[in-house]
Amino acid sequence: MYSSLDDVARAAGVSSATVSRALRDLPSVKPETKRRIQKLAHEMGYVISPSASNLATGKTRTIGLLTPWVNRWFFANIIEGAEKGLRQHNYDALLYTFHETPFEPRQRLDPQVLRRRVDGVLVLGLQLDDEEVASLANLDVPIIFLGPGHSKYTTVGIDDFGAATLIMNHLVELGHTKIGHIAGPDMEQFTNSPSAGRYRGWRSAVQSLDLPVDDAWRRDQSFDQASGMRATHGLLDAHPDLTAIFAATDTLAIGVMRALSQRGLKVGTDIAVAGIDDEETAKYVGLTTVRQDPRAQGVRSAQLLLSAMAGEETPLTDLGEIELIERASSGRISVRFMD
Amino acid sequence: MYSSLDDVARAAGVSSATVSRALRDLPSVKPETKRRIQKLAHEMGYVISPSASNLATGKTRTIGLLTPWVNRWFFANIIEGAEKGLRQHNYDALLYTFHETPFEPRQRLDPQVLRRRVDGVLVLGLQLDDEEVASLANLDVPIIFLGPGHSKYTTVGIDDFGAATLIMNHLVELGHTKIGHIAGPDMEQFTNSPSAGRYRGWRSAVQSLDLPVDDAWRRDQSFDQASGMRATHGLLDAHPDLTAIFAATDTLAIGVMRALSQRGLKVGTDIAVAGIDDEETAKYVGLTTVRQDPRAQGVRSAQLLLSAMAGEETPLTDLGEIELIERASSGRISVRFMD
DNA sequence: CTGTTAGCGCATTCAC
DNA sequence: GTGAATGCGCTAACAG
Repeated sequence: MYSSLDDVARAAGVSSATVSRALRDLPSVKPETKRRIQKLAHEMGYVISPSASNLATGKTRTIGLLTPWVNRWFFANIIEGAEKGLRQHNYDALLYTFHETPFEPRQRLDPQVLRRRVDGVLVLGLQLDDEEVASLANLDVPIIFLGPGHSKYTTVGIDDFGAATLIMNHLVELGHTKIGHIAGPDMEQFTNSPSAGRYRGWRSAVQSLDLPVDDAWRRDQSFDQASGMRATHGLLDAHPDLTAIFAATDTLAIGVMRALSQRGLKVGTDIAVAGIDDEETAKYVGLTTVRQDPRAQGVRSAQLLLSAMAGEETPLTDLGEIELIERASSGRISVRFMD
Repeated sequence: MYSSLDDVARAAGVSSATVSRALRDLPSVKPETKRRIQKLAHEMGYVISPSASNLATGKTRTIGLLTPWVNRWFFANIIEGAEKGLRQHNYDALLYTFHETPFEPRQRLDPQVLRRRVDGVLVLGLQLDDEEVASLANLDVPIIFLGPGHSKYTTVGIDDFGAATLIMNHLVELGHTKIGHIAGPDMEQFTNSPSAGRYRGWRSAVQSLDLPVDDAWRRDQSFDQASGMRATHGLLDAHPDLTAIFAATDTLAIGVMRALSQRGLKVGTDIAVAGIDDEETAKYVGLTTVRQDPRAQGVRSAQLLLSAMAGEETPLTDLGEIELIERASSGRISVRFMD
């Protein structure tokens, strides 16, 4: 069906071993012969059989992308970035999704399906427990985490504590002292989660204000708008005197804004709101936030994985850039729609 | 490193051929032996080598997912659906992205990279020209299209003309007669594109109103908010008397709403706006739209591909459900935020 | 610099 | 029902 190395070898009047060497551009082939073979192979439309190559070398040139969702801003972008970063180096990306809902736990990771199939694994925004990490490690291929990390493996992400601090400093500077927090999920089980880092940033800022640390000003939620709305109503029912709400993500923050609107409160005037992410919608609704670039993080995690597979040392953490974006929701700016 | 068929065979006291048969559950193995081997293989942690299996059978149990982006609502959801649909049948999904921008054309499809790597191809939301389709067909594996289709291949999608008609009927029912249209890209080259179908729906409705067909009431754009904004300003500068704007997608429609807001026009009161998609944000901004379910379309396209790979006939088109969702932007409902 | 040989791990004849 | 032999297409080790 397809032409094989042998076909090319026959046509070139050399052995298949030489063709193999020539096509891999090994230095041990006479330059002229090499060029001749490469040209011929191209003309014949020869394409290597990845399976045969893998069988012979043990290398698949494929990496596994493990992720809970693809239909969310953060995840879609890191996946896109990672795929791009891998493709550039001629690696294939195998996609594995593990749907999480607040109601039913996601399916557990079964690393068996990755066996002999990938040269490395990128764990994108997935919270794995120790047991899962251990079984992943059994695959004996490099692993890079993105987002919720692991203390023993290279983790790409942002300084979540720092991001929260940026927001809190901004709100405090505007005169706010009673600042509620809508936290993300997984804070109890995973102290390394972004949610936990952002929560600590909020808590630390509250403490430094010499205010009593009031965890009653906090609600834990999953990452969706509806959760943000629910949490806001609960929070304001209990503490109507809050003047600002810092949500762990923009999506939650937008839920907050909707809830405030339902209660007849004017965002940015009656009460300040801020999030983290700077996703597209943030600009539209005028949300103050901390910008991060998940696409760049995806590319970066791919690069680190390739390094690790090349046997190089990789740093334990790699933090992407963040930047405070001030918009109308925190009350400094009064126009609703900006560009 | 891993245990092989031979290892299991040795431990079971049978030949590797028998193990191979037993693990594939072929009927030609004595039931008792079969169970014994399956149990043993499981205990030994045996995992098949996909490459070796592929080399022997020619089947990769992998399909290629070709898509322009993953970081957009429609694409993220079809990818998620397709991956899920494939995983359920133990197929792997290989992700290939082809970034498109209005400025630089995307890289052309080079099907060579898919050679010997996939048993089938899902073309998700990608506009391929005839040459690309021809080279894809050379791979000699089944192909299913999702979104912009191809007249010779099974295409999953929605009735774009019908969706536009739903919107137009709704607007006309509300009394509108001067309805502008913000169309999507690729209408010229590809008459099979969703953009083209929606445009025809708009045009046909305009005609049936016995209005002069006025293509001056139309602007062609790429699928992003900024385009929608730009187009709106252009449209209203030229035709300030329009009372409604129908945008080809929600994202464009949201751009329209932003532009109207900039011009001091009140959406739903001064001017009606409608889109197509019903993405998450549509609810938040109160956008009237036609709901479609890209996730279900992704699952469906995976099912059809699996059928095709099994040698079954597949219908030329498979249309997903659509439904008109009336919200404040078309002026019927006056509250801004609903649930 | 190049060819020969052997083997990666499986599925498939063809015997028995 | 089961086993032995062969080949899928490539790379690696060893000669030369």
